Amino acid sequence: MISHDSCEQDQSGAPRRLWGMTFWLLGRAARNAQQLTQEQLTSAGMRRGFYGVLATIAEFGPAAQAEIGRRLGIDRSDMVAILNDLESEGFITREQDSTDRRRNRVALTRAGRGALSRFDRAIAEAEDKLLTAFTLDERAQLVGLLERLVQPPQ
Amino acid sequence: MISHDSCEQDQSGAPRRLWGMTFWLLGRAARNAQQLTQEQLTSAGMRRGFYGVLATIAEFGPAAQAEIGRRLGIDRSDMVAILNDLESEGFITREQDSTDRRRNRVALTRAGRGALSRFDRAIAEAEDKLLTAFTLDERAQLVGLLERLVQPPQ
DNA sequence: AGGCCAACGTTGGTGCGACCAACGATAGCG
DNA sequence: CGCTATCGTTGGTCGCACCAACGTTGGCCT
Repeated sequence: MISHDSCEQDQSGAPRRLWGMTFWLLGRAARNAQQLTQEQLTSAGMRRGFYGVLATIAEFGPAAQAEIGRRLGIDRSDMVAILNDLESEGFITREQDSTDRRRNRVALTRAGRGALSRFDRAIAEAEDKLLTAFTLDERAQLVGLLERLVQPPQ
Repeated sequence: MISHDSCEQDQSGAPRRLWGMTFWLLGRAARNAQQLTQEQLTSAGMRRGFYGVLATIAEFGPAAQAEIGRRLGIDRSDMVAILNDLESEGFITREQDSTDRRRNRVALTRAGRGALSRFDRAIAEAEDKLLTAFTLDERAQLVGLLERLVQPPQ
């Protein structure tokens, strides 16, 4: 149970004007979703942008910090902090790129791959909890609509 | 045009693993939507939680600060700051509730009503921009799904 | 009546995420 | 060679959500 005080996140009594407004609903949904998943994820040892970074390296191979950031829409300066954490957990390694000494070559470790699949399971679990009330069709609908919203057909 | 540097919000190159994950898509969608609307709204003189508060008072009439916060899922302490701003803009008035001296009776001013309808127009414009690629049916679908996500069982 | 608990508004502080400015180092190109 | 751009890094700002504590006030119970 959350509901210490303060917010209570009832929000069923919000003005009708707000229900039906996409930007409002998106904000609320994102807040609730993150709140719901965070509990699951932090208990799995996952922080900040861990998952996105690990998934990016896993899919595209070792890359420079700036490139990872560009793929994820994360600022270079914020990437530094994330990678510091990931490195101190032993999930990634940073070494100077031999072909361009400005770049760091960020690579996954074995522990990093293990963490990624642990996070995969934790996220799947959290999403299931978030979407209990939805049929598979509806989940696909939601994902499809959100994908188009995030990535407008160029 | 934003794209000063840093983020660039391309994110078309994000790993496939992330596309299809609700919590990730929700976060991105909310970020993009807010970013898109904020530009419109700040130019209309709207800040922070202005719209939600004004809309709440407009629909339910004058109310205590804590009640507005409860309806919107906003902490009491944050409400204070929002109402300070709204008051200094002349959009609301605070007076002590005569029946319960703990409460403040927060009421809309004429200027507040005017601001609310200005914000209404600005938001409608922003949402149209956000949802250009969507048919009316799809917009309704999206809103319906998000509503159920925000407002789970009963 | 008195005593206890809950709610109110307010202050102050925390943490997180996004963003921006600047630096030294390095690469590419004219 | 200079000029410009990119890289990683540091440090700082802003907004939002959250929490703890306080003094005030109301409601309730015995």
